[in-house]
Amino acid sequence: MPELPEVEHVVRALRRVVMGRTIVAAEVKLPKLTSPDSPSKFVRQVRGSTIIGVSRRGKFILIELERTAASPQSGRKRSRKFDGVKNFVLVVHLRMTGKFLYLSPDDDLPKHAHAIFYLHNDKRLVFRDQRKFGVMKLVSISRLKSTKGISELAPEPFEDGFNLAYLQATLSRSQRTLKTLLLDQTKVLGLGNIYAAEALFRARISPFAIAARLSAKRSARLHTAIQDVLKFAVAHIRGSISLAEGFSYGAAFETFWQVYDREGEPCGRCGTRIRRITHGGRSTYWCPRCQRR
DNA sequence: ACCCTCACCTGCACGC
DNA sequence: TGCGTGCAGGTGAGGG
Repeated sequence: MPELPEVEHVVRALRRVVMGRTIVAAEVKLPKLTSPDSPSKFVRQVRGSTIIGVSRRGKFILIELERTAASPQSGRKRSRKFDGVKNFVLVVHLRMTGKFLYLSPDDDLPKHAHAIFYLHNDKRLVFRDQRKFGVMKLVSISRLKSTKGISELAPEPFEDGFNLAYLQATLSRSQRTLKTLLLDQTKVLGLGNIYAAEALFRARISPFAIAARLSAKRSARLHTAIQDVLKFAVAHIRGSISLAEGFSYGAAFETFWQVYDREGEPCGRCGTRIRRITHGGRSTYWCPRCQRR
């Protein structure tokens, strides 16, 4: 259930092994995965393409594909709809349980393998997703930035656009609570339920504080905390995950969660018991003493 | 524009 | 052992 650091990790891992590989065949076993495109249309479009880039926008994975001249239907004239659309991007969102696996020919296909990309080197890139929330779609490069879901995203947290002025302006326009706002990918990009909680704890601000009422000092603390939490997680994940397990993540870094999933445990800073409430079906964890409104 | 609830799914941990 | 309940790191739709 990845947030930005986990997605970043998957991107780096993918880049190491699939760059330059040609997709010789593909299978989609779950039609809704590629909706509204049918699996057959999706497969037709990726077959014969070569992976020339792997990157990320927020929590979306972007796999850049180049249509190579020698497509499987090379005997026939290339269909008109590909004219002028040479490169396109496979946009993937892992949602809660999506994972990529890189399998050898003798590896068994695991349960919940909804898409399989057969690569030129006999390996298979498998998309596995037990809860079936993940989505995949093909977008031409020229239309990527204007694609619904991508175009609305807030600036990348480590790029210039996400500066203190941006955050303060964004906060000042919202009457929502910080916890809710931090989960809104069109306002602040990359946090999920865990890192939102952790960032607020680091900044020593209540999750229930109203965004527009945050002082300049506190919003500066929040800005730093968001970047620090994400940076720390990216560094940590990199060191702790082995490729042998596929592109999984998350094994053991509950250890650095300071509030998430720690209901009833003493706060590491003041010893007060960490509290948890749920609203809208999502848990919020915080230290009632360190994080006052 | 916002808020809330539900929906999408499967699996796991828990209490009885 | 089984069964019911609640919960899971994400997002979108639909109603108010």
